[in-house]
Parts: sequence; structure tokens; C-alpha cells
Amino acid sequence: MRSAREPRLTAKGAATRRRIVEGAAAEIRERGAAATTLDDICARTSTSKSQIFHYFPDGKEELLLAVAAREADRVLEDQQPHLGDLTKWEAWQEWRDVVVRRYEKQGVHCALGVLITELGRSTPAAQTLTAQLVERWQAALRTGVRHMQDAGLFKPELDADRTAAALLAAVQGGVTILMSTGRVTHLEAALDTSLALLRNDNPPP
Amino acid sequence: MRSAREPRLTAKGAATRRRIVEGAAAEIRERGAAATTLDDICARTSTSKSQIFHYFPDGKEELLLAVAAREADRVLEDQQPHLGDLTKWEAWQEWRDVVVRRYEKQGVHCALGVLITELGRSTPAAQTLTAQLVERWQAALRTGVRHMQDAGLFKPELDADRTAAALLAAVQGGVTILMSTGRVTHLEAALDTSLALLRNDNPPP
DNA sequence: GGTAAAATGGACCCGCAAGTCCAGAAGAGG
DNA sequence: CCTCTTCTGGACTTGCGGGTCCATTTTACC
Repeated sequence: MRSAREPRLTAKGAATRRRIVEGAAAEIRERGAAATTLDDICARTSTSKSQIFHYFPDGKEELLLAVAAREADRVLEDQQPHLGDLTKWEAWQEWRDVVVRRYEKQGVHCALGVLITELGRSTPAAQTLTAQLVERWQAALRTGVRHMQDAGLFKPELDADRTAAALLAAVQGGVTILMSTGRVTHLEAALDTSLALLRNDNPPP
Repeated sequence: MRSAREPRLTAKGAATRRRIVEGAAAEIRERGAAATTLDDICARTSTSKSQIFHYFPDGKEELLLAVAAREADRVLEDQQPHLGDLTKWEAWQEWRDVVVRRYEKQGVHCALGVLITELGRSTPAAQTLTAQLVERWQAALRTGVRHMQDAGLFKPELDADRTAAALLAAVQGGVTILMSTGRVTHLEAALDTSLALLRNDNPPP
């Protein structure tokens, strides 16, 4: 992905760049993307604005995009290994628990949620990023649904893609409400209800 | 709700105030709350900043809050009469259709979604407003679930509040993904899946 | 019609935050 | 060591946007 025309980074440079992205992510989690200034990020990361523009020539937008990309990866990583191995009931339950715990712990401080909603609509690059995250996440769930169908644990008539979409929406809705109200109950209810559907539709043995 | 200490509004004044709120809502729908400036609103509504501060002495925050309150009411109104009369299967289906159509039409331009996510976390007043909307919406759904239980159409063991929470999360998640991607498929999948659960759990006649 | 309150226009102020610049320090590589 | 590149600090510029002020017009009401 990295263009060959960019200046090569030395070890120190790469470390600084990483520090900036980390610090920016933390700041955004705490205060929101719009409320986070470059000076805040400089203060937190012990850098100066010249570094920010050195590593992110297009300024704030480029930095925010880098943060968003990193957080998107992290969202999926944090659900592993369960998300990649949804082959039996226990795995689904564990996945559900991991998701709930992750967001319960993060509470209202969800950098990705902030970025999607504050920056998602504004730039095409951010929209693409969001769309890719949705697609990757949904694909993992879809694969899980298919595994269960192959194992005879989910009804074969089930539309795997649609089911994955519904699960993803359940998570997303629960998280959105969590971010607004600070309560994790909706996320739990949404996930449990969705999983209950799959259980009750369980084909007879 | 209106304090007695505020200056009394004349007919013209009330009209101007309304115009400002409408214009602000429209602008926010199109560009987001953070990107909307008071000058934008002035230009669109043919007013000057002095009027904004005349009608909203606390400035932008107060105006945004007024917009959010109005949009919150509107969200619920737009779901009527179906949301208030969820007493049979057809009503649920009609409600589902209304919700999908409403957001399909609005597309990514959801002022409330924007406000909840961009302003919800920042101020206590906004958080309260959001919490109230969630509670009112969920209460309506909960009442519907109870009606169905009383009529023997939903299982009596169902937790009405939890079910309502799951439905609300489904809508919210679908809308969030709609706002990010422009596609209504997740909203449909989430709602249909949730309703299917209730149908399949249908107690035997 | 007179007067007090409300409504309006628009110039103005001010601070903040994004972005620029350049000089100098720290590394890499021979 | 010499030199070229990368990295860093921090002062500076600039524009934008929220908020203020006051003079003027319009409306309400007796």
C-alpha cells in the first residue's frame, strides 16, 4: 500500500510515527475527533507539529485516516480467534462474550465509532475504509454461518449473507446505543436475541 | 418546559425561530454538525447571527440541542400510528415497512444520528436527550410486545423489555450502517431477522 | 399615535487551530 | 571524518468561526 515515492523511514522515524498514531487514537477516544487538535496530539506524544506534517503531509485528514485504518484492523483482531473459528455453538457464545466484554471495557471510548460517524461521511477515502470494514466483518460472520450449515447445526435454508448482516447490525446498534447511554444492555440483548433465533431454528436431530 | 423568564415571542419571532431550527437541521443533515457553521445557517435561512443569538442566547450548543430535540420527536412521530398500535402481526410488519422506508428515503442524511454521535457524548444535556429518546422508543416497543403477549401471540416467557431493547438495537445498527455505506440492506436484514424470531417462537395454537 | 419591547442587519472582535518555514540536531553510509 | 538525508523544535502566518455590540426597524398594545 505504501508508495515508493515516500521518504524512507529510519527506525527512530518509524517509532515517532507510531507514537503519533497511538497518541492521536487515545486522544480521539477521550474527546472525539472534532474536539482533538493537533496541538493536543503534540502535547500528548511529545512531538511538534512539524513532525506531524513530516509524517502526514496532508495534515489532519491523513492522520485521522491512518488512525481509522489502524482501529479498524484492531476491531477485527480483538475478536480473534473466535471470529475466525465459528464452527460450533460454543465458539459463537465465546465470540458474543468477547464482543460484549470488549465494548463494555471501552465504554463510550470507541475510536472507530467516533471516526466512522464524525469523519465517515465527509471523505471518500474514509467511506471506502468503512465499507471495507463492514465487508470484512460480515464476511467472517458469513463464513461462520456457512460452517454451521455444513455441520448441520444451522438450517440450510438460511441466507448466510443476510444472517451475517443482521448479526453485524445487532452489534453495531448495541455499540451505538452504548456510546450514547453508557449502558451495555442493548448490545447484550441484541446479540442474545440474534443467537437465540439461530438456536431455536436449530434443525431437529 | 419554556421558562417564564424568557422574552415573549411574537408571531414573527416564533416563525423566525422555527426557520432557524429547520434550516439548521437541514444543514446538519447535509454536512454534519461539526461542519455546519452559524454563517451557513444564516445564509440558508436569510437571517443574521444576531437573530441566532437572540433566540438561542447560549449560542450554537443551545441551537443544536433544540434541533436534536425536534428531530427526536420527529423520529417517533414518523413511526406513528403503527408504533403506538403494535397489537397484531400486520401492525408489526407495517411498522417495519415504515421504518425501512423512512430511512431509505433519508439515506445518509439523518440529523438525529449525526447529532447523537457528534454531540451526544459531549454535553450532559444532549446525553439526557438521547437517553430519553431511547427510553421512549423502547417503551413503545415494550408495550407492543406486551400487547402481543396478552393476546397470546408472543410467548409469555419472553422478556418484553429485553426484546424491545434488541429491536431498538437492530434498527439503530441498521441505520448506522446505512449512514456509513448508503445501503439499506442491513437495516432490512436486522429487522426481518428479529421479527422472524418472534414469529418462530410463536406458541402453538 | 405613542411608547416600550422585540426583531433585525451587519460591522466588529478575538481566539484558536491548521498549516508553513527554516534552522539546527541526529543518523546513515561511505 | 565528511556529507547527505531524515528528524525535530518552535516561532510565525492565516483564515475561519463563534460570539458581541449597537443602531435601526418593526410589532404589540394602550
